[in-house]
Amino acid sequence: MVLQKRLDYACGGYRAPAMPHLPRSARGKRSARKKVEDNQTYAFDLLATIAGKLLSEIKSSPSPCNSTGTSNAAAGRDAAKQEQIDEEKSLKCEGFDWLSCNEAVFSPENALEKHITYKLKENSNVPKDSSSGPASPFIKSDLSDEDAIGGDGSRIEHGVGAAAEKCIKGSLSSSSAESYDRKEDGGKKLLVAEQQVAGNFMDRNAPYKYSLDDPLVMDVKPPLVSSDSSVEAPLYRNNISRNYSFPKQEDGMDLAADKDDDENSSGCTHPTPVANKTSRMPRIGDRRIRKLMSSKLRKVAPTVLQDAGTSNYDVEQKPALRGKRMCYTRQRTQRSSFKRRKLFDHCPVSPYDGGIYGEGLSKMSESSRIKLETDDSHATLCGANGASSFMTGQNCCYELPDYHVKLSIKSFKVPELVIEIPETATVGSLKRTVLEAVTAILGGRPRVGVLQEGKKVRDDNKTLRQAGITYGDKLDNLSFTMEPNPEEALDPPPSSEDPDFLGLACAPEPLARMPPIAPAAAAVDKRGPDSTESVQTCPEMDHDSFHSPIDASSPEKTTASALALVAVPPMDVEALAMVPLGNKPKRSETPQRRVRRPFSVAEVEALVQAVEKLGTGRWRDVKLRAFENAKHRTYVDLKDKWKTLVHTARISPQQRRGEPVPQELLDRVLSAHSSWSQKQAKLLLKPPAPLC
DNA sequence: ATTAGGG
DNA sequence: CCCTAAT
Repeated sequence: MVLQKRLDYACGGYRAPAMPHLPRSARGKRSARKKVEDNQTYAFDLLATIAGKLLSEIKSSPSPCNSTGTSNAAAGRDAAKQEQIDEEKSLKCEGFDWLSCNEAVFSPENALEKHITYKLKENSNVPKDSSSGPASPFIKSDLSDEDAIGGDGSRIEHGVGAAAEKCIKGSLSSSSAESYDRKEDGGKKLLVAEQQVAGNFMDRNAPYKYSLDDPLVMDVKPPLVSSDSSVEAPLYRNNISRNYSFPKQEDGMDLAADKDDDENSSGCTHPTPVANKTSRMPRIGDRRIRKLMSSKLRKVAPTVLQDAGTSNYDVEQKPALRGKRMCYTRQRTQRSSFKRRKLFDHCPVSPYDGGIYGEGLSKMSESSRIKLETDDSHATLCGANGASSFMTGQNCCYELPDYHVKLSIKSFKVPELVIEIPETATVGSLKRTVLEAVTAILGGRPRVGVLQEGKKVRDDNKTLRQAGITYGDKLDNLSFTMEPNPEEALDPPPSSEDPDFLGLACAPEPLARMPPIAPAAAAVDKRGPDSTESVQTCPEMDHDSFHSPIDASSPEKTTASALALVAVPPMDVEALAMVPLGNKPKRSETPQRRVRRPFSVAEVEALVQAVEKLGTGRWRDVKLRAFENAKHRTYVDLKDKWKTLVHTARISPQQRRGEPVPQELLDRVLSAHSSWSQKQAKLLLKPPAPLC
């Protein structure tokens, strides 16, 4: 093929003009087969899913598994590998966990942690104004990397504490790492090392953490692209303020090509359109599940965005793209996530009633920084290793007696969420924007952290009693945090980066950024032991204007909301589907979906021009011609886009969605389409003459 | 790697 | 956009 094409070019030095390509032999369609498969597999999938879910819940408690392979952490440069390893371990340990879990009391943290899934999504989509500009709202997050910096500051101290802690853990047993994700930054791990043990030193750490962050943050420069940095500092650093200088483009086509990728320039990221199609899960076939799974797998971590100038993030990075994709997917699946969350939340608690329901409650503390979090978890893991057996023992149910600690969480707060939205934006878009921002923060499955007097309690295996959270005890100082899961931190930044290609359409579109501080703090109000336990999640978290069926927001009904959370009937297939993912995360297996990057008008223009010249059926050439520099537009994409353009041109304007494409372009699309169709038809009838 | 189509 | 079959 290549040769052929080359020849074309060679001829006379000009490109073979519109030589229609003969259609290849008719290709069979195999849709039928798929459907059948779906049907067959459906039941199976469901079962598997359910089973997976059960396992996954348990699995979430990371602890035991890691006992062995601690060492690699340091070595593992690439997060991906690490993750896989971890996962594998987790799987292996599943059985174990399961057992231990049953016996162990479920601490509220665990339950929450496991069940809440969040996704990060970077772009907020808002319905953009068709006309343009700055209308689209965006979320700007400035998260500074508090953590990163903060970590350093606190590091030393923690180092000591960590060591001590490890010892303790080792001997006492217990610590379960909350996160199984191991990352390499040794230093950080240490520092963060958990304080959890209920140890006293923890105290010191906590304060530092928080205090340090702010100041430090400012100073510290986001390392940007390095993988490490991304891990460590999950904060989003999108630079919104990028220069939007676009190279001028000679013709539409060129335009399309240029900017894009290389420059990451761009600010032009277009906001991802909000997926309105929430309802889009009509069928639950295997495919659906697959998608879910994949989405589940995706981690979205807040990542550092590269500066426009600095890195070519966009250019060509497959991985990067994937990350973005992931984000997108999440978006789509998010809504269902909520349901899932609720569902899950519920399960752990009620089923294992032996466990605790709640505990006492109290205040909220600051959220820890993402980075720290990550590190901590890391450290924890390491420390935890070896002690696993113990842990189990400790956790035994009997430890928790009759006293139940009850607590109610009034709300979870999401710190530092900066949202900028045009005055002209609709309330609906505002809601969405907020939702998205929150979602982004919560991106994956957030972990719930328990803090006592500002100190994190890391050991999940400890009983409340052991941790000092006892009936009527000092619950006042107990607080919960919602933090991003470390796992997710590894992933590439959601979206902002992508420089979309032409700036034409996107000019001023703001990027959405997530606040650097991912973790949200939860405020708990204390109640007497008698008070009903209720967990209220903030409206933001729980429901966005769109989907959440349940009204968690109403303040007054604490109980009700709690019920609501639990009450969600386990019918959501997606929820089920997601579980398996957690269990067996075969991330490697299912690549994430690419981030959605709607074609801008400029791109469409370029495409139309190219197709007018080259005709349909020569997508590779079209790509080369008009989108050569747009790494994210493959010929398949172009072909697909053309397909949709043709469709769009045929439907009524009212039915069209997304950024409106000028009618003129659509007309050209139709004309080119019909024209080339005819040519092809003719060619079919009589073989084309030799090109040269 | 490309093209064509269905999903 | 993804996935696949057929090239």
